[in-house]
Amino acid sequence: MHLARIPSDTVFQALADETRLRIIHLLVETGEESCLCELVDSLLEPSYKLSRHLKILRQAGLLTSQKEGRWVYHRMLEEPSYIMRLYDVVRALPDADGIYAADLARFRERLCLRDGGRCLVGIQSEEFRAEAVD
Amino acid sequence: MHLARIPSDTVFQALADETRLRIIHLLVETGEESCLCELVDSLLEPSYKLSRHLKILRQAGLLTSQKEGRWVYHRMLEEPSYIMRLYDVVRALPDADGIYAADLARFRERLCLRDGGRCLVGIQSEEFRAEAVD
DNA sequence: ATAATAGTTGCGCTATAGTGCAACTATGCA
DNA sequence: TGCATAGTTGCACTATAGCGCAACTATTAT
Repeated sequence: MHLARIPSDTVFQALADETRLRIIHLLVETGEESCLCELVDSLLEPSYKLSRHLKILRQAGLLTSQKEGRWVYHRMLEEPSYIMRLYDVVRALPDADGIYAADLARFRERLCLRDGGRCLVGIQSEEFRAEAVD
Repeated sequence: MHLARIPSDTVFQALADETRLRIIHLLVETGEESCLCELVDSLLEPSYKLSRHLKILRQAGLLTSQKEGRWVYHRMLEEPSYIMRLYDVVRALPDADGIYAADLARFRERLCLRDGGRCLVGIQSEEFRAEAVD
């Protein structure tokens, strides 16, 4: 992995959004990796929205993404050290509205649908499924 | 001090700007407090610009300001804990361009002009002095 | 091949952030 | 009382960020 030259404020900019904080919080709190459809079912936000936010986080050096067939798995990094410290901050963030907790509960539930540790099912939440037959 | 209810992303938003990072870096690295004119001479940015950035940092709960006569002193906080961790992140930030180091050097120089630990002289940098007689 | 689906992205829209200028307030000193 | 100065802020301008929609790519299954 080559450490791109990223301006310091870019990293904070990447965390300066509630949706992106929810994503990072989920991955950092569980240490898990997650594909997009699992995130859609956990955060209850449309895939195009999360996809763009994931790109921003990736470009800021806050997570890494790996393609596996149709799925793309996103997970936290292990370097550099100040990114680890940032993860600590995110973990220590207050959760007055219980949003992080709710995301986490849905995520854990959603992980049960995995088979052999891999996601196999696509978006489950009714309102975010792509035009499925009712 | 009452801990206002500040959305998590506001804190990161406040650090998502290079000028504000320079301010925080200076205060956190030295543990010093600083008035506006000292910051102007250290960062070489106009006072109206820094004043506004300081307000944003204050409102985000990243520093506190205290008026003393004509001067207003700004300094880091000691709570809550995740703000301390954020200070740690800022301290650990890479300084590839040497901007933080240059700010710090000018700041330390500028501190020599204090008398009894207090600033008494106003803006020294030529280009940022308010319409002084040439 | 072709359909289904996991994920991405261009476009247009709106909201907000950062800036310089200039006017403003507030404090101390002659 | 009036001036100098530390600091703040309203205004207009520009740039950028986030959004929904819809079209797109890529991969798997039939």
